[in-house]
Amino acid sequence: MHTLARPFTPDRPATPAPSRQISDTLDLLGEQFDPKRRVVHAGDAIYRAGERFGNLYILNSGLCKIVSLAADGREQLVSLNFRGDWLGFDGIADGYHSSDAIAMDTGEVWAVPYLALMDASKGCPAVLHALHAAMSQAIARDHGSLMSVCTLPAVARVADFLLNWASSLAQRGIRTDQITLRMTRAEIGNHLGMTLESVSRALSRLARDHVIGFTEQGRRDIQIPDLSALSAFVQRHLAPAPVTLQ
Amino acid sequence: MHTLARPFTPDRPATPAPSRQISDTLDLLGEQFDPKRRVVHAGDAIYRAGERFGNLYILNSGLCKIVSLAADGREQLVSLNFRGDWLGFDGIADGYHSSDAIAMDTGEVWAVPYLALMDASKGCPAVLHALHAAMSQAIARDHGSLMSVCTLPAVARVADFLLNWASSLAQRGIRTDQITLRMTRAEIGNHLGMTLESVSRALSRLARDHVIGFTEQGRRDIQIPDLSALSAFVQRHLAPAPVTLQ
DNA sequence: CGTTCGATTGAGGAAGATCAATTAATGTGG
DNA sequence: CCACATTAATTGATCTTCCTCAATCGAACG
Repeated sequence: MHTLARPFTPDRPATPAPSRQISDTLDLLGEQFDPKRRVVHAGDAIYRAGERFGNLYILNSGLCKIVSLAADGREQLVSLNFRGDWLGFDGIADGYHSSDAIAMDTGEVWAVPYLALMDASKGCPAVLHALHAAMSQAIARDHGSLMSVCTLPAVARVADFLLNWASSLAQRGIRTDQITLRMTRAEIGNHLGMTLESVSRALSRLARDHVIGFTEQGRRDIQIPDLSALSAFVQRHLAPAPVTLQ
Repeated sequence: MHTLARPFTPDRPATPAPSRQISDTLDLLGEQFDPKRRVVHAGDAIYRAGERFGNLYILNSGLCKIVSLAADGREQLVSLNFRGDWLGFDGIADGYHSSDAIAMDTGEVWAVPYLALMDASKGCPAVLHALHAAMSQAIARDHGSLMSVCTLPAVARVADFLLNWASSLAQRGIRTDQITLRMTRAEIGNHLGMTLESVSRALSRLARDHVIGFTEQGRRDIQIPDLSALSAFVQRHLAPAPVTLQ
């Protein structure tokens, strides 16, 4: 979460590269559990709201969205997930999923029975800690989303969204100078709390200001020549008088 | 999360009353860990962004807000916590807290070292499951917040906020026909992504429509004569053409 | 009892939504 | 592979909601 501050960072121990961490965790889980592997394609459901909870899932490749559903039909794209991310946490509390997990691209998902995970965790604290770290990260990212939606104007929200996407790629050792959004403007708008027209205008604005660029083929591919320039754009477009606490 | 749908609820096993669950979990933790108990007063920090993570906390009484901080100074009230809620999850992932937890009222907080919790969980799966359920619930609530901010107009957002508060009280066996918000309009506005003036106007509007009432002493106490009327108000004020996926 | 902080209410303005028309991409059957 | 149909994206014009600024009122507190 690049938007989250860590005001003081004392004697932090040297940590391995994030992309290594993700691969290591996948290796660990792959060895420990021989998880059920499933190839999914864009649009496939990994689980659906209302289904009985039993498995947690780890995305080994591809891209996945989590969509929360309200009783009155409103739906909200609450998170986007990449390689190494865990899915299905929403089901633990009451034994039923409360959201849909939908693949947005071809990829592979590993299913691990929650109870098997609990059993194995007794002998292998690393597995348990990986689970907790993943849940913790999910919470931090949710908080980042809320912050973005509550404190940034529309253009900055889209810019921040692209920054987060790029940051997710960077964590996985993938280059960030050209990213392919496998989402429509409507999906982006839903996630960011604005209309698809506003998303489109925001992207046009970012391109006009040269903090992003479009490739010749399609407007789904977005070039980010300079992440810090994009980040600076967000800072320049903070709401003038933010709602401050106290 | 009353706003989250559970479209299909098959043969759900009978569960104990939520208020019992919360008390049972507190009992369990109190016995297992003899946690360090601390009395806090309004404004006291339970932990702060940047602090090294070591403990998880359980709120035994009182009320607490979690405030995320961005590097550029923006702050976001991301969650409100009541008796039985766990605090501190944001620190697990990278070993440092990324938010402040601030008491909003006199209360008691129990601190449990995360490592002690991990040790104990080997012999007592119930503790581990309580932790996971609490994290899962936190995630579901975050998703509810994002849904509210992204899909509801200002008045409905305030109404939904009050419904969630009432629902939190109901889960704890507390009456919901009169609730005391220990927050300023500015704090509510920050949490809901709107200005304090809009919060004030929304509350006035809700009172004018008789879905809430004010007590004679102060406008911090809010009467909710009928939860379903408040819920119906939200439904009547959904944005006419919500941003739908697909 | 005055000072301070929080809340309310009003008037005007701006960001973003809505509605609509056009253009670009994607997919399909011949 | 091309004409056509379909869906996605862009852009403009107008309208609505909410924000901003400001004044007033009320409550709390020393």
